[in-house]
Amino acid sequence: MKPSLKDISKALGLSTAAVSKALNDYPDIGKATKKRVKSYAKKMGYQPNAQATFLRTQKTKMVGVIIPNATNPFFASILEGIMNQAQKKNYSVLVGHSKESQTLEKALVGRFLQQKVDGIFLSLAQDTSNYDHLEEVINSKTNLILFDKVAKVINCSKVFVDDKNGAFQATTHLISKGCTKIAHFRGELNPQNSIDRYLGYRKALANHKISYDPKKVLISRKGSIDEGYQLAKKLHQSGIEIDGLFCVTDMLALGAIRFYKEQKVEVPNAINVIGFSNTMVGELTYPSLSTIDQKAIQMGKKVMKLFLSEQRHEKDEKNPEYQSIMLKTKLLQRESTARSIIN
Amino acid sequence: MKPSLKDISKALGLSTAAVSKALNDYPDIGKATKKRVKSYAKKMGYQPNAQATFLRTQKTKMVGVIIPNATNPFFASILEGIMNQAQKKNYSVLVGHSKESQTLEKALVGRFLQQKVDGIFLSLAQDTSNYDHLEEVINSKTNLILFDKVAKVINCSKVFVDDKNGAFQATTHLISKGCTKIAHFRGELNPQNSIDRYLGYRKALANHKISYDPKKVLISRKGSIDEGYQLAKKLHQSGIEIDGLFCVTDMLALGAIRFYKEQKVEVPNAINVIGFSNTMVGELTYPSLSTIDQKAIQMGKKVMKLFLSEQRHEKDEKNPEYQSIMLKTKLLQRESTARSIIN
DNA sequence: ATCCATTACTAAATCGTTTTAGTTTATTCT
DNA sequence: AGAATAAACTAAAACGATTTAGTAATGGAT
Repeated sequence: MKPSLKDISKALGLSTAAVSKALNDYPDIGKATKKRVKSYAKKMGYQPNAQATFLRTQKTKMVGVIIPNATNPFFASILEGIMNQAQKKNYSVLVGHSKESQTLEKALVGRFLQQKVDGIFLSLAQDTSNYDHLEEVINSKTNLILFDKVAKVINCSKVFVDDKNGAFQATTHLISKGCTKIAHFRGELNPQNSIDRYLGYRKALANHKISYDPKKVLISRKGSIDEGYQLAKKLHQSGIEIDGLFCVTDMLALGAIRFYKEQKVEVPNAINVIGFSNTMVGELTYPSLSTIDQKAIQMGKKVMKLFLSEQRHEKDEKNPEYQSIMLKTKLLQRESTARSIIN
Repeated sequence: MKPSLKDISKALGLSTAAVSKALNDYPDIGKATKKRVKSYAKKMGYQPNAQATFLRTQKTKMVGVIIPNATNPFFASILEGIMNQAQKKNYSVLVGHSKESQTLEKALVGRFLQQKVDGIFLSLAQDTSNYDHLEEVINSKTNLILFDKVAKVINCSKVFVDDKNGAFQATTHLISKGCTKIAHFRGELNPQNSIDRYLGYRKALANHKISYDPKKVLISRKGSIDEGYQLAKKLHQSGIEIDGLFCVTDMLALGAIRFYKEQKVEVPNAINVIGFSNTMVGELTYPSLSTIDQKAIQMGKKVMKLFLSEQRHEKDEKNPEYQSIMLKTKLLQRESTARSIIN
């Protein structure tokens, strides 16, 4: 079995205090003793018991991440970004998925608080309409950072993407390809993201004096491929003509493209289609999918770095300042918007 | 701030022992007292401090999962399976990614042991050739379960897929479509999986009296889309004719298909292509990709269930029996092998 | 020789639980 | 009545670290 502090102290004829101090480089331990302790500890493979350490220091060196869905490549990438940084700084990462359910999200927050994580990073579930659990995190002095799906009313740090501008880029791109009859598959009202993307869409239309037609805007609830297919079908059958389509997620766009492929409606020749997220999948399809890159890995990295910097400044400031980091999106043109309609 | 046991005991005029016992339903506490304690604890939102609890019980109710790559949809799905079960049973899940590096894998194992997780679930990195860290896990009496990329020499429970039979299914499927010149993009020697898949490929050929041609077998190191593209190119340029291709991963298959699309070699009409894994991406491509389903979510579920059952039996048995669970694969036919070559 | 620093430690409390071994009080049995 | 038993608690140790306060030994200044 691995030795404890007590084992080492007994073996070396020292007090546990001396051993602990030696390992942590306290100034009141002699150089020779330090060397002796450290080398012995190393030889025996001593590792401080993290739980015991916590009880005194109140730092677990753990963070909890709650994402709506682990299999969504966008969140998987964020997770990767977070873990990259965490592993470098010797933090452990607890992960939970809310499955877009408020109940599960709250349960996870509760568990993480009980585990006494140093920080909670959370992307809200679709379902979440009540924020008591977030307030609880803040009250417990645990560092809370919201990412991607954030609630503006909560007083904590946030990292998210400039959804409105991203949607503006996407729509403007379609317009630059000659599209004038541009449909939009939008998300529900709840997460701020889909509202902002919708606003970006409208702003782009307005900027180019294209009149807004509510009949061309359909609402998606799940953002799945299947739903994209169904919405495209519905739009098609309603007889409304379009030459461009901006979808609030890549999955919707891929579903729509599948429908058009079946109907022999050529993408991009007849309809230019663009998604949002850059989910790594759009690159592989045919036609490959133009999209707005949300830079997921970078987002995860930012979240963790923000956390680390707040940990550092914690002691200095009594009244912490919360940061909101808005990441720039980037247009990725691929085949689904490759050809201009004009020529 | 949340109350501790001591706070409650003071408020109710009891000892901390009595409060602890009341909450844990010890028989030597009166019914009335239990009720009083429980309702007060609930009212105050008492949550036992997990770290303190650990110190006595030696159970953290945490498991550590180490995967080679978080963004790989296959591992993301396994993670989902694990988390589904874990959240139900009130376990927390620590996640780390080794990025296919032995060094990182070892570091993660070390951290998880230090955090005193109750179990470690690990899928080996490509890179890993030395198993000292696994022995260390076993020595520390931490429950170790290897999944997917397992090392047969290690004496612990394992969950993996019947790779050989899966490859056999895939190759036989190609043969049933009339293919006789079947290439194989295989993996490296290290992880057992690619060897087994290679053996399944050979077995299927042998079963149908198709002679094995080493020139038709290329080795991949990363299993990426890009590499699939390059390998297909190499094979094509070498002038070796084929009418079927079985790739050790979906990504390789997608890369190959991309190359053939560029060359106007029709898939499946000229070449039938099949992958391995069912990574959720193959469904979206054009042509959609036939593959062998590894049932990733189910695999994660099995891992967690296996762990839970071993936890239960822990006390009973002195010499634990290790289980090896081999999951059946399933052939998923999609468009990339849709048409028979014969007609 | 005495006093004061300085150095290098040790003792003991503490974090928040759980659990073993009592202890007190009431109840039952003979 | 007195002993034995049961019920309902409490006291205190323990888990494994960290940290505050204190102490012994040494050296230098006066």
